[in-house]
Amino acid sequence: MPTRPASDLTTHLGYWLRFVFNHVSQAFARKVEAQGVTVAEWVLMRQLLDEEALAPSILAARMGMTRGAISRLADRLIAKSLLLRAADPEDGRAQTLALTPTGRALVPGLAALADANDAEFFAHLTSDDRAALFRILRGIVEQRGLASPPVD
Amino acid sequence: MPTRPASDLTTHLGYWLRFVFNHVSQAFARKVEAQGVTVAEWVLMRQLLDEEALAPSILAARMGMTRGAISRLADRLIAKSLLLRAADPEDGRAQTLALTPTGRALVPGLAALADANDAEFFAHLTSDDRAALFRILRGIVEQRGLASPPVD
DNA sequence: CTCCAGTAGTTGACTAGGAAACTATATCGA
DNA sequence: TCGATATAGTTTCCTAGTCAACTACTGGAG
Repeated sequence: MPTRPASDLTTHLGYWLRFVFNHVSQAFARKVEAQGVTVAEWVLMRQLLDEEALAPSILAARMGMTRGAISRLADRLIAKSLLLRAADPEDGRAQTLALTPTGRALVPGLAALADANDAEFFAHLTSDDRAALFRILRGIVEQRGLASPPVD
Repeated sequence: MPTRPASDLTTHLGYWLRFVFNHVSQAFARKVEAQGVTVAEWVLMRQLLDEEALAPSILAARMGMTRGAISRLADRLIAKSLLLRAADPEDGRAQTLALTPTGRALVPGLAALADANDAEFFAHLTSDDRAALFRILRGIVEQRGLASPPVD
């Protein structure tokens, strides 16, 4: 016996945000996984593309994951020969992560998949709507001072 | 040595969608978890609020999760005495899931948290922007014929 | 110098979900 | 009415995160 109506979830912008985001991200996951790479792996590799090498802790902060997660994620990429881990010559505690040539060669193709995925979901919008969506989302980020886009 | 620029991720609407969504959903997760409930548990309970009882397979479809995940999620809610599982009298294979009175009593408070969370992230927008965001997101859902909002 | 608080990274224990195998029941067709 | 096939739910195994404990190193205060 239903009690009182408890506000309709579908009136929440968060509901629709989740709905759209989940489809966008699952579609992208299928695309990159067809290339043998997970989304998290892609994000890490993309970070390294224009950086030569980065410390795991920097990647953790940028990707919004724990250092532990980055440690294991790096292990998986190393096992696939897409990444190299090396001791930092200047700090005995630190490690550096860098793409292998194979890893680096893989990134542009994955970036193309990211472009294709974005187009798949947003290209049909009018350019006004695309601009509005862009502006509103960025506005939320700025207004609330959000940082470090989490991967999860 | 950075190679070619591989399109900037931040030009992707999917990037900003993820960014905003992750913050919205993590903020909500913190709120409901302070009440001893996970987001998935809340979503399941909310589904049952206006339904009396539902089959696990229906919940799986509505929540975009596998039947296996629903089976375990139900176990957890049952362990918290928020849910009851009963054999369907009309089909020996089927089960029905229903809120306990305790579970039912918990939902409105959680719904209020959902309202508060939505307000926290979207209330500062102009009403035009809120309407535009709503219209654009729903448009994407409809234009692409998306269904069953996945929880993950 | 030496010690000690702080930092970098890894690891173990745990959680939550997916895929697929499995059990039990239902339904359809000959 | 019996057997084949389909369906509902559970369970096993796996993946990928978190949190917190741990190891090793650094760098400053005395």
